[in-house]
Amino acid sequence: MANSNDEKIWKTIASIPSGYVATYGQIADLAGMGRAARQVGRALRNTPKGVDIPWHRVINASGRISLPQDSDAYRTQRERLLMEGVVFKGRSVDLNKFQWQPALDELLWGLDG
DNA sequence: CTGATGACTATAG
DNA sequence: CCTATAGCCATCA
Repeated sequence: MANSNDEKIWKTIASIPSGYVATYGQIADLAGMGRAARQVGRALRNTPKGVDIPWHRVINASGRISLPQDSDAYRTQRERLLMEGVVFKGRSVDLNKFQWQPALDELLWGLDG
């Protein structure tokens, strides 16, 4: 059984487009939880097997994966992002280029390409 | 209610 | 680049 806040977080994460990433704080804000960035990470640990979300598109404000670098989860997250076209500069992603900007989606709706 | 915890964040050195 | 510190807030004992 999941909390209401967890479901909000999952839904927000599910709306991250492929090829982009979002920070924990960003997800918390979009989910209506203000600065509860830590709860985003907690919600991901809380994610049951039945819930299928692109958890790998969530990274920290430094543009780095917030997992132990020697863990399988870290390698899985990095590989999936690479497959989606996200470029790693060392251990970090250029948020300036790859951070998801919801407002940008609206601008693209009416555009040609 | 209090205190501890943590897939976080910002700032300082 | 790194570590250290303080602030943050939902959740749990």
